[in-house]
Amino acid sequence: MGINERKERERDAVKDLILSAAREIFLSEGYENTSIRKIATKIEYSPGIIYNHFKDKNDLLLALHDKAFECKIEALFLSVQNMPDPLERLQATGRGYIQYGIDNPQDYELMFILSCTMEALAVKEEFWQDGAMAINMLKQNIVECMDAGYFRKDINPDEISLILWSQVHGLVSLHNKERLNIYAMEDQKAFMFRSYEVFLSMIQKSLS
Amino acid sequence: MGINERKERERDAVKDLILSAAREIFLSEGYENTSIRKIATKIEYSPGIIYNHFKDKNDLLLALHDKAFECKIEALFLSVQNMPDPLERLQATGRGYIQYGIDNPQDYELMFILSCTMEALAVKEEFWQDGAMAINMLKQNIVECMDAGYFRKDINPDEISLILWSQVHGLVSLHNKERLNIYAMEDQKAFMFRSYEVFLSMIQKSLS
DNA sequence: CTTTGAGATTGAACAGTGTTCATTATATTT
DNA sequence: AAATATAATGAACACTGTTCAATCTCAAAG
Repeated sequence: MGINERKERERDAVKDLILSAAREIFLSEGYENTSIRKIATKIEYSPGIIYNHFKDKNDLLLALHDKAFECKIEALFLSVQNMPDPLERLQATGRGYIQYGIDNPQDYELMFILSCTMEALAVKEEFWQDGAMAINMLKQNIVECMDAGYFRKDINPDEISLILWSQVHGLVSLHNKERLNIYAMEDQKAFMFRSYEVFLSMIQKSLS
Repeated sequence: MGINERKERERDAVKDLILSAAREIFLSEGYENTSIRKIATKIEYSPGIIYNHFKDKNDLLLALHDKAFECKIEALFLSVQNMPDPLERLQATGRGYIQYGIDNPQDYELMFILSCTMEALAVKEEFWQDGAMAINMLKQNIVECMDAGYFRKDINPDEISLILWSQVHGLVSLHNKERLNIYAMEDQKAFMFRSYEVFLSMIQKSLS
């Protein structure tokens, strides 16, 4: 029964075509300007075809989210995984996170700011799979810092991970949404990174 | 020449009518569902009238932003202004900020997450006036903490203020965008506030 | 080899969107 | 009473997401 498999392959090919076209438009023209018709035109199909593969536009963006998460956040963790010192690794992860966030604002929006009303539990699970993995790696890193003597043993990795994540996410989203304009700084990026370094030293001091 | 003043008053009345109708729809139905026609219908005018008062929809949302900022963030600072202890005040400000952010997600989105492409410099200035005031109060509070002996004297209030702001903003926006779901917590709000308290104790310890 | 039927694909249609602008109504000044 | 200025209209334009009857394609059954 190779025919059904071929058909399924063809189906998936169209789905991938939709996704990559959507991603291209999303990255170059932003969320507001990513329309069903534009995607359809780009892949030379009729608009209706998209609804054979995705429930609605939100579902399509959600799929895009999954891909972005998988590709980028995982890559971030892998890029620092070979650092032997857990504290250095933790600090570098944050730096890389911020750098990625400000270098790829559209991607970042897709991953963290975009509202995705997630009713179906099934979708919910899948949606958070990669995110949960990332958080686990972060918590693992914190535990390693505890084991290595950098951090006290009575801290809660859950809480510390949220503090770390909130900090870098806060910095990136304030920066990307131009909210750092209220600081009359000549170089906002430098100011942001400087603040992050101060934050890191505070973390180190207060948790040791 | 009282006539021109009356006319201007009437003009402003219509503008206020538009703004309050827009705000009502925005708060109850969200950004996506706030349309020019809905606003016009609500105030019993034709859609075109809105463009006699605002350049476009973004401009209208921007005006809404100003109002929200003025009303709420200022109120937050005033509500804690009578606390004599600067450290307590600083901590309470953050708590109030988080509480307001999660109680009024639509308002919060308006203030901090909404993209407002701000080309005109004039708009830019006005836009950030209230925000700058809020940041100044925060920095002032930090300086008071330094003077009172809570914080070391060699810290930079700018950097510390950004760290504080990023932290609470990060917590609120991750919570409001349902990104805390990846923590399998029964009570996300409680987890968030707990983390904030840990953050506060870290601040206190590392800056003293 | 033709008929059947299931799935993929279409594109017109629906109800909505932001925005513009010639036209009309209203009220003030000459 | 006529001229003028401004407020307000609402039709029109070019879009949007979404649906769905109709069409097309092509493997399977008779």
